[in-house]
Amino acid sequence: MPELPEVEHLRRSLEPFLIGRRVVSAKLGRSDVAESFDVAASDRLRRVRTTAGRLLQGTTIASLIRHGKQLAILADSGRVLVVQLGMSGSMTVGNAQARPPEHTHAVWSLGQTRLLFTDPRRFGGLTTYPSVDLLRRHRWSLLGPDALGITGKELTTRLAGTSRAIKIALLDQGFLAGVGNIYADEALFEARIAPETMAPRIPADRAEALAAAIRLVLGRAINAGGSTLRNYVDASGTPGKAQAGHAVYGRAGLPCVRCQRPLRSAIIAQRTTVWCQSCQATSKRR
DNA sequence: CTGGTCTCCTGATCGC
DNA sequence: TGCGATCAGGAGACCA
Repeated sequence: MPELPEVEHLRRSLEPFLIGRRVVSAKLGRSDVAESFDVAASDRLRRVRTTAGRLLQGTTIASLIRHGKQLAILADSGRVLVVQLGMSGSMTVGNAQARPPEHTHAVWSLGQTRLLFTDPRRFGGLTTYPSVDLLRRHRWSLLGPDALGITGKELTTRLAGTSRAIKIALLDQGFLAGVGNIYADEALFEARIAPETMAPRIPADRAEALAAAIRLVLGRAINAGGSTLRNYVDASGTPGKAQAGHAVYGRAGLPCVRCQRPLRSAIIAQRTTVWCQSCQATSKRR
């Protein structure tokens, strides 16, 4: 899937097509890709049926915001639609005549243009909330801080509060929101920290470097339009170019761009992890 | 709290 | 060209 850079680039590429546009109709192809919530008594949420209205039909789109890998479309009515792309999801804009691609699960009509949610593997999905406030309080509050704005100070504090290998912590969206398998490896390489290093053993100056590396790696990838390995495309269907700049991801066995020694790979947190054993320092013990 | 394993689902790729 | 095994930008559930 799309990690933070892909979702952020998608957000920016969708904006010109959606802001200020009225949603004439919203149609859901299969009900199990969407989930809706309404307010129940005592500030709790209850699951309700996903209707066209909850999918923003009849509203005008006011803004698009993002936290981590989640994208939220805000309507002038206050209602919110959250899009999670999972591994293979995409949101694309096309004309109303063309036949939607396979695995298109939701279609919004905005006059001439049409918005499509397509997701072959169906690890992604749509969720609706009555308000941004409820989205923030009930869902985004469970996520860590957005990785694009992570400060050294904040990361240092968080690293001290967990006892896990750094790679595992970085992949945990509750720890830090937005980093996935590609950019975890890229940021660790940039900051010269080995993936199995225990988080609390990373000194403050290294944590500062890691925070800067995360912002750098994500920022660069956003500017390159995200990484396209298989099926990521932006609103217009354009793939990203960031994969060309990966220093370690997908380069196991190839020479390190810094020292030319072959990059190592291993499975950490059930994910293929690639790093340079000589450039990235380790301290495994807790 | 931790990590490890399994699961959801489809499609691309690789080796035979 | 076919076929099975393996792997994929994610993440939640379950278990020890």
